[in-house]
Amino acid sequence: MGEINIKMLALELNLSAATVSRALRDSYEISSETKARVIEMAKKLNYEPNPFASSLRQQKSKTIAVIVPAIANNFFSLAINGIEEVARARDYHVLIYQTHENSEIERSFLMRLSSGRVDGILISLASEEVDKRQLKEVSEKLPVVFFDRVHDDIEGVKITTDDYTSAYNAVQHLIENGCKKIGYLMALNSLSTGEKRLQGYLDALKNNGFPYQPDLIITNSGTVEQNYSLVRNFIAEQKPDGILSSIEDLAMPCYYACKDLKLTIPDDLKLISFSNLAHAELLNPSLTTINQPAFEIGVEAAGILFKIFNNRRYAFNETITLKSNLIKRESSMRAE
Amino acid sequence: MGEINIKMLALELNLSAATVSRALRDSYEISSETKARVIEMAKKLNYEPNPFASSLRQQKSKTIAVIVPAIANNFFSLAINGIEEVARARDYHVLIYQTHENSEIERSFLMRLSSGRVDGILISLASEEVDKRQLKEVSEKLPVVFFDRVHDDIEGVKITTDDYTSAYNAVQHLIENGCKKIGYLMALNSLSTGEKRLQGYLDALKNNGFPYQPDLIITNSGTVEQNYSLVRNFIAEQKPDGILSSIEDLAMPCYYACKDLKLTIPDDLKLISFSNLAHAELLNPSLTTINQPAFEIGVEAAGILFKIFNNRRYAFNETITLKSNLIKRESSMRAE
DNA sequence: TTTATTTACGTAAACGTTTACGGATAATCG
DNA sequence: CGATTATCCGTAAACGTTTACGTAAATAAA
Repeated sequence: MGEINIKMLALELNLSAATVSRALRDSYEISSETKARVIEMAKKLNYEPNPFASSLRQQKSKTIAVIVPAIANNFFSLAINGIEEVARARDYHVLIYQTHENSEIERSFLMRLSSGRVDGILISLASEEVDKRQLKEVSEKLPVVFFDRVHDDIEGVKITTDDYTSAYNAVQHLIENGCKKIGYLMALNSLSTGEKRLQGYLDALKNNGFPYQPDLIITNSGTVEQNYSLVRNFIAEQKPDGILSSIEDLAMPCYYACKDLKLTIPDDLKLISFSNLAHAELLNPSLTTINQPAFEIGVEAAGILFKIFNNRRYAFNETITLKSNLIKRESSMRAE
Repeated sequence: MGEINIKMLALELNLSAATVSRALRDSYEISSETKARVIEMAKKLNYEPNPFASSLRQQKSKTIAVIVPAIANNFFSLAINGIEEVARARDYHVLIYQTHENSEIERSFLMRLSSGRVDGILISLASEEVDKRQLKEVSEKLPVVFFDRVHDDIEGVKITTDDYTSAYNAVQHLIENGCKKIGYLMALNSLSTGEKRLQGYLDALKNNGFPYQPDLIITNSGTVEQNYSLVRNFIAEQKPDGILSSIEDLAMPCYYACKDLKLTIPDDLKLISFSNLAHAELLNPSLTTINQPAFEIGVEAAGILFKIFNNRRYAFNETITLKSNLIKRESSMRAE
């Protein structure tokens, strides 16, 4: 197609391509009259600069990548929302990749991105064992910011929430509401994020004089169906009177399982979950959640990335921790 | 940085850049021994081709854009999920943009994308009046596929659901369950999608001998708070005994409003909503939904786009309609 | 054996920008 | 008035690929 480019503009204006380019980039070397002429003509001819030529020459893309385990997830979609807003404000483009918790897919994305297609990467790690070498290699080439799903062993800037404290407080809350046998639905166990949540659970129990019972901890396993039977069996066999779930996808099955087992929440079983469900309030019963500031995490992560772009400092280790919110609702309430 | 490129590979292998390029693209002009040598060296040196140089030369980007009103939305995040999976299978990249239902933002995205940054666009229109001229201009330059939020006046390939029938059947269901005064919570009214849902509602009423009562139809208005008071006032004043909501964001307020007004769903008010809530089952009461095949819509839309890429036919008008599912739950059930 | 064809590669141009370098003119200064 | 400086613009190279065109050698056809 007869796409209009700088040379045509130059021809039309009796100027050199260099001058046109400089005028469009508002260079000080160009007189204001010429700038006006160029801009007018560019608008008239509907000129749109070729981003590839520009990226090739300048070695930057005005694009960032976001790698997440899944998009269709309340937490991640909110985080992406935040990221996109920040990016848009700076006229950056946002590429999206989902790993489906698979580190092999994750690795391949990272490899593909190391070509310079993006100026930086925002990543929330897959729960499978991560390829640290690959990650290190990429982060030497371009700035990488981790959010939520992080790994302490990997150097870099990280945006997280106070996972340990949140889990601790949630368990404390369950205990205060009378729970004697508190189960933990574990996930993300290969990540620091998961470790901290677990540790918060363990420490809260310990500090309240509860014994350590490994049987009260189960780990998620893939599919929705597997998770359901896992949770159902756990509740049926262990008969916990309180549960802290480290992810939403393990808490929802509790509702279904309790229905099936004719148990009522919170009377028979009190439930708290890390969750960004928009309408936890409307569940039956309403769900007590540890609500992560997902949108803000996205905003913060993207903000940091842009700061790095400006400062060119990207070989450092820093963790920014935002606070989650324990929102107490019916599912964890003591019977009156 | 000393990024490795084709010239370096060529130097290292005592070949020309052309040969290396051709070898990497598996050209028939290159002997298999040479190909092997090149591939080995490329792997050894961790060569990653520069996507901008390639895009510049080939005039294509291996990237598609997805424009949606919002990402943090059950329907759209599922659709994007489907799109991303299809794109990944073909080694394509996915750019994400959200319009926040603002047609000015939408317009500016379309403009930015007409530079050739992407090979095609998947778009779900903002509910504000769309800029048809801009859209037409873009779709003359590159293939555009519309999904869900479409406009019949705009030519192009469209993936939608059976909005009319779905709305019609939902109202029919409400009537069968005893509703006498059925309200409609309208949205997307500037789009065909919205018109069809409305028409389904209207026709179902008419065919059942119900009078046309404009007071029973209200239109959404921006913020969550505004929507809440709108819905609350509507229920308080009109006292409908049934409601069909054209979007999830207008149905949730019904729950809160009924709580506040001491009305019970479904006894005082039966409710059905277009919705892709993952756990409508767990609401109190569980919500009867018109569930759109969001993931499949994404897959279908992306699939069509790739077909267009291959056939180069992209000046036609075609609509593909997938079926939604009316999932009957407590919120619309007749009292026993 | 001569000619035609195939095979395997190299040369150089092209994609559309940006920018280092240079230069002409006009304004300023000593 | 000559020298310096500021202003404004052009020339050409560069970014890293891909590909049209050309060609030498090897093979096949005549």
